[in-house]
Amino acid sequence: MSSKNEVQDFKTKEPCTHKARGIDVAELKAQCLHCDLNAVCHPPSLDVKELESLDQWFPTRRRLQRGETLFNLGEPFNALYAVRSGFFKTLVPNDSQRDQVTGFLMTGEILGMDGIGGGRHACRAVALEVSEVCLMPYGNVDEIATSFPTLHAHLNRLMSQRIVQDQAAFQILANMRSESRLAAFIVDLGKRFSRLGYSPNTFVLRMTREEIGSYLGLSLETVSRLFSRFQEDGLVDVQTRHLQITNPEGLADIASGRPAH
Amino acid sequence: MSSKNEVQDFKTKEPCTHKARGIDVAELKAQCLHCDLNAVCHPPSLDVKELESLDQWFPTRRRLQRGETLFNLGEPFNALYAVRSGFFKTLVPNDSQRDQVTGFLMTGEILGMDGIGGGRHACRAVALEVSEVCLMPYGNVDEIATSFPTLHAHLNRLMSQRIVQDQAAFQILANMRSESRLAAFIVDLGKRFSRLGYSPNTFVLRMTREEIGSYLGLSLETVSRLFSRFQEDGLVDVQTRHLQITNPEGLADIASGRPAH
DNA sequence: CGGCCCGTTGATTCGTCTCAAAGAGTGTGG
DNA sequence: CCACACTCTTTGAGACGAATCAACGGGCCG
Repeated sequence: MSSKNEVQDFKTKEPCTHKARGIDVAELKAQCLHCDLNAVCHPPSLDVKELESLDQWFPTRRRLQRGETLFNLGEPFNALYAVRSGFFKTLVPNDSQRDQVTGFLMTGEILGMDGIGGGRHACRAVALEVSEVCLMPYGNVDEIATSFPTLHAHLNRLMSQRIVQDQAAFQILANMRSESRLAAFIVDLGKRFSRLGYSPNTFVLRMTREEIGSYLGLSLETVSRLFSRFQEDGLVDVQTRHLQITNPEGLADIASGRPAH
Repeated sequence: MSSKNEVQDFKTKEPCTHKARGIDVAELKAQCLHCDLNAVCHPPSLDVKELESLDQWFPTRRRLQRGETLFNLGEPFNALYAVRSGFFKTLVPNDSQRDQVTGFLMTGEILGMDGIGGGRHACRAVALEVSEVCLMPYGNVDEIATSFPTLHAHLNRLMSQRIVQDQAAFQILANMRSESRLAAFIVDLGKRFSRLGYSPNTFVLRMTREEIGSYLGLSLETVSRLFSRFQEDGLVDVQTRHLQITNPEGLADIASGRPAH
């Protein structure tokens, strides 16, 4: 189904968003000990010895081409995925209608938590660029919990944070107008990039206008118009996918629902 | 602040939604062993002996009057709450604007999971009628996890299900029109009532039009108009708060985004 | 070069919000 | 017990925002 897309290679024209991490493709065995995603996957309290023994649990990585599917809706759930590099979207295939994009995930974020409850994935995850994920077999998570209680508590914290994030997104969708939605979306992306050590104000959009629109409940035309308007108002500088926030405060104001008109 | 509201007693005029559970107010010590919420709080695999020892962990209950706040936004998080009886709303106080309702919770559902991640509650929970909750001190949850791994896995499952639910709500908000939103809301309420052993097609709305509107991202007038229209179309029978679904299939069709026009 | 996907912009239509007023239900105090 | 106040609900008229339909330009690939 997506075999066509997988062939497309991603042109590396981006200015700053994703530095090469120098990962050897042959090296499939993960080493949590030296992984720079440590802070995400594990609580800070784990010491070196514990991390070393953890390496028995998280052995595999997987590399995906642009457009490739990591897991599908309805697929049996048996692992969580930590995004090591790259960019993903999650979507729910809406029969007959266009697919609904339910989220975007970048380096350092966890994919697949929706599957824990029902034993099956509740959405489809697709790579938006060449990406690499770290597999955490979930059958083991229970066992891990007993050996590393703090690790399990950490997973709980991650899931709870996710719930809070969803709530926030929910709120934006429920009572913000289109301009606030898009502004909030841009600000949020910036925050997440800055957490990775990149600039919060200059980055490359990995997704199309249509995907943004689907995610925000807007038509792709509205998204395009808003980008143009933001540019006119001196809030951002957009060159198709390349985005620079030139007036972060103004954008944040709009995001919080205080329109200037 | 809510001391005024607490005095109001709730008139028990409802036809079918909440049978009296005959709970003795003096009996504050919870007994998970004989609790009819067993299936919610605990995995099915726990045997009687395990349940007995669990009673050391979940000792307290709390009774709330209508309008009373269970916990507030920003309050330190230290317990999860299982709704034993009654009805709650969660909301985020939007400074200056009207509050945003983020959810409604009924008997058998878990309140407070948003607080696990940040250590503070991310919303406010208010009782919409006389309600009773079961306190689960969260400091203990970690300890419980080690003694009862299946219990902790159960909590994970609950949180994951919550994430999936939120995603679904997100989707409805993102690309459904008002009529589909309200229809989906009604159908969802019915499902949840039926899980409690009540009719999925006849129940009492515990919340105002404004609260429904806030939750669905609609104005209260739109909600009211939609109820009227659904009634005209023979889908439901509404007497202010008393609701009966007269055409479940038709309502479900609208909920899923297949409008008849 | 031609085809295709993506993005932009314009004209029009339709849905929902806002403002407004009046009716219904409930609790309060004389 | 009734009048009053208050909140919640219903319904209408008008304004505004976003979707839709449509056309065109640009970049990328075969």
